[in-house]
Amino acid sequence: MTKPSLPQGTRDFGPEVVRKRNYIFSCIKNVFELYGFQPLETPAFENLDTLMGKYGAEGDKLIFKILNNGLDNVEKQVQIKEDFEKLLQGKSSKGLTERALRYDLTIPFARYVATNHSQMLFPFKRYQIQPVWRADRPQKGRYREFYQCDVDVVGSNSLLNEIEFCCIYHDVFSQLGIKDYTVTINHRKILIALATICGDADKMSSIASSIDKLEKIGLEKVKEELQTKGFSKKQLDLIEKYLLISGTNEEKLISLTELIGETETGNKGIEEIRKVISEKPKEQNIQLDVTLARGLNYYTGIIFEAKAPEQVKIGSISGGGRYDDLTGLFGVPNIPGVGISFGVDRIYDVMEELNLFPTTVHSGTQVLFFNLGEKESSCAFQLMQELRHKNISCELFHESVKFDKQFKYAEKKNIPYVVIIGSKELEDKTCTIKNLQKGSQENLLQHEIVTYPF
RNA sequence: GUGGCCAUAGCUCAGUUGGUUAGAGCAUCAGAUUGUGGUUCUGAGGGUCGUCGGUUCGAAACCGAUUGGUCACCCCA
Repeated sequence: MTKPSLPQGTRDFGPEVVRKRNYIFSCIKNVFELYGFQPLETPAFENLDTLMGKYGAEGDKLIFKILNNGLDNVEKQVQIKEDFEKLLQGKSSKGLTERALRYDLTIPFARYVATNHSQMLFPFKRYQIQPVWRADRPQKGRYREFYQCDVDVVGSNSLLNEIEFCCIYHDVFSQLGIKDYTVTINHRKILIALATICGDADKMSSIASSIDKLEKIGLEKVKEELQTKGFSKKQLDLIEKYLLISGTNEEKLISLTELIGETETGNKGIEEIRKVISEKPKEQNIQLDVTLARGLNYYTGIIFEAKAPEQVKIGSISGGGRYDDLTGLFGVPNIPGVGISFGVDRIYDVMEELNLFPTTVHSGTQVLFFNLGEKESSCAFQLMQELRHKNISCELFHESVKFDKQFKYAEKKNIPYVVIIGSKELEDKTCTIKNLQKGSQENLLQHEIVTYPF
């Protein structure tokens, strides 16, 4: 018998942890509902076709594929061997895998909208809280199975949505007690404009993936990387000028206008950023960050990122943006959308590290009835059921053992009250209620227990 | 996918340039305490030193391989 172990990058969640996670989920869910979003769930796995090619080349590699059943079928052996050869050459083969675990919630949502759009009411506002899987190598703050909480609006071009998402960030984080988070925004059109003045709008994602690293590796390294990618001196100068844009949001917008204001796309991007920044909640600090790029290539408008407080070295805890034509990939054009996604597992780590969970999330059983013999415990059982019907959660200790054990059980489970019914109490129809925190106890008639303020 | 570090009791870790029977703290169990927990004291159980091979009179320690964990890179929540 070998010891069983968990697959890499997955975790069990014990009772305490589940309580804390549920606290985060319900908090986020409440905010979503408050803004008029509706719940949606999609299957854990999709057809491989639905997912492939949506996340870029790197993303495709990280999709968890599911091996088809029946590969040991002797009649299909020749075909299967051929398919396997294809796989060895790096091509994906439907003969071996036709399903895969969901990689995010956005693409399954797009698939849902594409298949149901004729019956849907637009704008459609949905939230979705489910696990996703990535065949990544795990490290700190990074798991192979983790939850995402997505909120999206589809069927609306209004910037009102972006402004609402700023409000949602504010509401969620302040309710959870996370204070020093930062929200940064940028606009894909600004990045496209940068690529355009460099002479090649198609180079946008290439430029973006390099400048996204600015904070991490520094200006010189970014320039080096761009140079090896084949950008000219003149282009590098423009990009450097762009990267050096700094100051307040307003100052940045002015510098941006000077640099890319002549392009139509650039101007549009600048105007949209300006509008969102001016209408966001006043007390909220949102920074325009021209280096924010975000990898997912379906974004076309404003993009968001929320980072954990500096002291917790965990980085991004939420991200999102606008996509003009998400369902176009599934043959349904002209349905725009915008959404953001919260990483609950990382938010959990942040809250754990900063000690932000309220003590009330621990509460489970409220009352433990001691088991002091057969007759005593059957009397206790009946009283316990009465309390349960009053919506007070109780337990009766499972066997008649000495006090010591029963007390320790209550203590370890953080149960605040114990009820003692022994031979004495049985005889004069009373029960002893002890408050474990205070150490005080009182004796009352058994029928009075239902009115006791536990 | 690429690279660094680590692996000793249920957990966290000691273990001297290789040398008798591998240790500590915490946790667990029992007793002090037969109707009152947390504290204290006493005692007990618990290990193929990740696995396989090599060097050696002798390996937890040195070498090689392998597996698992972890951190970083790529990328990302």
